[in-house]
Amino acid sequence: MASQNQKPTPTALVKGKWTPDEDEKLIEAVALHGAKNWTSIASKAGLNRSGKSCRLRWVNYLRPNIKRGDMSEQEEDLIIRLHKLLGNRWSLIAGRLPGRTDNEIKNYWYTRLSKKIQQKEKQSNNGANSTIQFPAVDEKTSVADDDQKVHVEMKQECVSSAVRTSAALIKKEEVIDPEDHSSTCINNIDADEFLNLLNEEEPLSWEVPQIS
DNA sequence: AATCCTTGCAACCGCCAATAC
DNA sequence: AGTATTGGCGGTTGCAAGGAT
Repeated sequence: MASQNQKPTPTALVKGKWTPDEDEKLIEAVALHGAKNWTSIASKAGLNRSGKSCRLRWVNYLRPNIKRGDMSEQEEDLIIRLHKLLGNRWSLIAGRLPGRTDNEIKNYWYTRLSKKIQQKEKQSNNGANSTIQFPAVDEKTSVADDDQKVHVEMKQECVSSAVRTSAALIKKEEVIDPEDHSSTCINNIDADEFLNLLNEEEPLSWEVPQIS
């Protein structure tokens, strides 16, 4: 804990929970110098923390417009769909959920959604043995007929309106938010390939949140 | 009331890519 | 061109709080 490290040597950086005092210093420093060059911010703020630690604290907790608290059904639905399509690319998923951080979504996934989905799968497996097992996103799909069928089903399942919106935005490069640190991840997506998945239509059941 | 167990979340670690020198 | 530093990401851990026994 930070409070237990009374006199850290210059090389021994403070770790653990942030104190309100540290938060205040960091907020001031970012207001003064901007949210970049974290190593220098750490020293300018008089924080004996690593730049990495400062950045993490800012991005996940102190940054303005962070939405905290329960996820809405829409957010949950979007996370599930995007995860199905993108896998564990949390920062990219977070980029589609304004105000949510990759860390929060990752935690939410492992602590709640993965369990929920497992339960659902169990239930549907008990009900009928026709349940389709979706391969992981980066898994190589077999050319066998059965696998082809599965792939088609996977595409149908994956292609939600929200995903279409994301793909279109990525394609148009409108999705990049200057405050959104995850936006660099967009480069990792093959937008054409992404859009190629979008053959099947699925009606909108809710309004896609706008990226400001 | 005390102890154990589970859950949720904040923060760290290690790796890799981008950038600076 | 090569090396060092920084930033960003996903995976993992540690701990506090609440619930169960």
